[in-house]
Amino acid sequence: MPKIVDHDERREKIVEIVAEMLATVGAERTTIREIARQSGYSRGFIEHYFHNKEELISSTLQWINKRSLQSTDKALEGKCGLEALRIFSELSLPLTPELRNEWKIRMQFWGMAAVSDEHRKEQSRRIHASEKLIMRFLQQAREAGEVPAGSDLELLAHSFLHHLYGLGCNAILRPGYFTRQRQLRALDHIVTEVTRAH
Amino acid sequence: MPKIVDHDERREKIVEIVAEMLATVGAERTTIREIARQSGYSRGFIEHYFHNKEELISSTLQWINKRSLQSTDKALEGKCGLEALRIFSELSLPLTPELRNEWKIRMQFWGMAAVSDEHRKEQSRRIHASEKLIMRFLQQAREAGEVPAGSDLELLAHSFLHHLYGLGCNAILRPGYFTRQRQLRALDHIVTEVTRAH
Amino acid sequence: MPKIVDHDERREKIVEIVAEMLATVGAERTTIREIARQSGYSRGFIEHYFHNKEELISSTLQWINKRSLQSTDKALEGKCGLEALRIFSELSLPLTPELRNEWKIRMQFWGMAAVSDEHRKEQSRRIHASEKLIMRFLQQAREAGEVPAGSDLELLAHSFLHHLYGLGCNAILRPGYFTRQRQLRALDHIVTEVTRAH
Amino acid sequence: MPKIVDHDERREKIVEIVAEMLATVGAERTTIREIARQSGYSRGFIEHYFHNKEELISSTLQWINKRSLQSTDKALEGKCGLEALRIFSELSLPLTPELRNEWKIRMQFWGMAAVSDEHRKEQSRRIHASEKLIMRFLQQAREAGEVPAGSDLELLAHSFLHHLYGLGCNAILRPGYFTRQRQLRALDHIVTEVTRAH
DNA sequence: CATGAATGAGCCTTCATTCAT
DNA sequence: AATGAATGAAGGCTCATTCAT
Repeated sequence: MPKIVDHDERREKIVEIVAEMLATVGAERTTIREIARQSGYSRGFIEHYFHNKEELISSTLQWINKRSLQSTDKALEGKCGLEALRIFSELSLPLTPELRNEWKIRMQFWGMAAVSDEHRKEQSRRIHASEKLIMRFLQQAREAGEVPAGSDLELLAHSFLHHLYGLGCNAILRPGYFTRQRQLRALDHIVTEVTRAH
Repeated sequence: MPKIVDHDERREKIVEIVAEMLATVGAERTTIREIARQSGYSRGFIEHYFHNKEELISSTLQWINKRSLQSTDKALEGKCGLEALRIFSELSLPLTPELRNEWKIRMQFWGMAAVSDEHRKEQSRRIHASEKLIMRFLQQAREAGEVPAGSDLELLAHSFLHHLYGLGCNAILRPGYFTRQRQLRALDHIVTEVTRAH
Repeated sequence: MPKIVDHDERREKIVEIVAEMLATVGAERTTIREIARQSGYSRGFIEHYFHNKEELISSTLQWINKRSLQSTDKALEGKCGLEALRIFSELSLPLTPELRNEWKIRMQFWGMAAVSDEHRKEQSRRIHASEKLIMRFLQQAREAGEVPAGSDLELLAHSFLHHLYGLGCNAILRPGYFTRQRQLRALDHIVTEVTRAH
Repeated sequence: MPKIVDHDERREKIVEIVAEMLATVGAERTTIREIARQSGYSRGFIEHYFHNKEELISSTLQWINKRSLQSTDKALEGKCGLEALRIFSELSLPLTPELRNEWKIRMQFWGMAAVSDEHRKEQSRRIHASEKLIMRFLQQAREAGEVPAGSDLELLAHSFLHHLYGLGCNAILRPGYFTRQRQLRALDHIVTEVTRAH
């Protein structure tokens, strides 16, 4: 019998390396050859677990999304309302090196999404999910009186979402300026605004 | 006697085609061969006016920035305060096909900027300029009483900027949802918030 | 105690699948991977019974030759002269789907034989055997008075052989034209000519 | 202005080398890399004149066919009847090294034709053309009294064609036996038979 | 000025083959 | 005996770039 290998585990290992490369050298230079070189695996090894490059790349995006979702889910356990919104936001911004890498990767996929419908839909789905989540937290917050009663939650959710994304972009593009602290302060502002909605 | 050629004009013609391609097929497929094919110029011709591909690509970004700046300047002539802010915002969002293309191109450069310091700085500069502009309009607005007196303008400017960028991203990634109308409504909301700052 | 395995039987099973693939998708696309996929065996399994690909391919040719020889032998049992010649001919032409496949495979080996001495010799041997057989039948036929007495049998045999091969080639390359019926009619002609030799 | 190059001439030069390789090392080993190595050209050079390998290979076949057609046409000029048939036949058999190479290449294409409709049609066309030619010569021969009056020309043409092809195959597969002389003698026999048709 | 001929690096992919289990 | 993990050679192809004309 051959060596028993946990395929999923192997795939994940490779995908982790790909993610690292996407975040550091970029998609253009993330070639299978280079992945092999960096990982110490052979080219054939990688293609043993992924049929082709596209599958490898899209698996990486999925892995990032899944991982991000899990950590968010875990952190949000038992939370609701404004507190949940705050936690969610902190995990949605590039506040830590790991989250920064996630953002860097996502921004590259945005570049693809801008010209590829396939990628665009994938991104669209994810943002939509975030929006839904924000909406739910706002609802809870309104019920808890943390947000003014008559507020237009959809408008509020959109506003919040845009704010978050805009801040994230800026934090990646101007890392010297939007330090962790400034990001947190900006986040304070955003959350506060929610509580002052009309 | 050599033919008299307007270098800049030629460069601009090429760059326009590159911009179109970046916005439609993406950076990866924007090859010199393809540019030559689409433009009817020869490969050598293109490389005669641009030392290499990188120069060609970055020239395209600069051209877009310059063009965008000019149209903004023109539209803002004689305007100030909230009105100027509104005009500037409308020219900063992907509200028209042309502006959509601009955004698509920029988002691809963001992907590069995420992993390349060179590109990051370029983007950073531009955003910084936008921020400065917003700040100036807010100042004028405050002086004109359009914005509450004691407002923290820097905070406000950041908030506005992030909002704008986040909305723009969403408009590109979810074009079916963030139609021109929804973008305008969201913009209304953003501007309104500025007038209600504390 | 190791499992008792009939090597030859296994080899034959594999070879049958290879033959099918050679006849349908061609040698180029008959890869070990694909053989494994089609047969349900593992890649390693196949290479366990055949040292390498070349051996596998040439074994397939040998198998086909052997099988063809057996069915010919059986059909010819007790026959001789013109009758035997006719039977042999019918089994030598691509008159049935199975025989068509055999021809398709052989024609691919001809392509190899044209540039490889090894393969050429293999083919040469087989043709030579056919020629000998034809010659024997003609001899019997002459003795039986089916063929004119003074005929040059060698010349006749060659002529017959060439005719047969040429007809077979045409039947494969122009299947729409050289249907089973037209082949049979052509065969009639060839046999008749033998009886009219000078 | 760049160097002016006669594309067709260049293509022909390359194709000649490809033909040589097809005839000597076979289709499988006729890779673009190897062609480049043997010809001294660079890989890019070859792909500058041929979009892809398939075009290169099929161009080679077409070139061979064209060349063969031209030399046949020239040799047949002013000839008709049995004389033309004889000339045509001699140019259709692998009697010279050059014609041997042609046959070797064709037999490899037959291998492909056996499993590829595209290739099959190409071959089919060519054989059909040969058949038509043979038919015409036979007609002329009959009118000239070289062939018995009531002969079934179609049957005769097929018979002749098959004979020719079968002889050619054998000459390639058993070069030691079917020398030039034996081929010519066999051809004598074939032509003679035509004159004795019933 | 302008062309396009020519190069070679590098990419993704397929494949036969070896080998530990 | 049998599996499939792993390797690396080789293939077709695209591309940016150089350079003679």
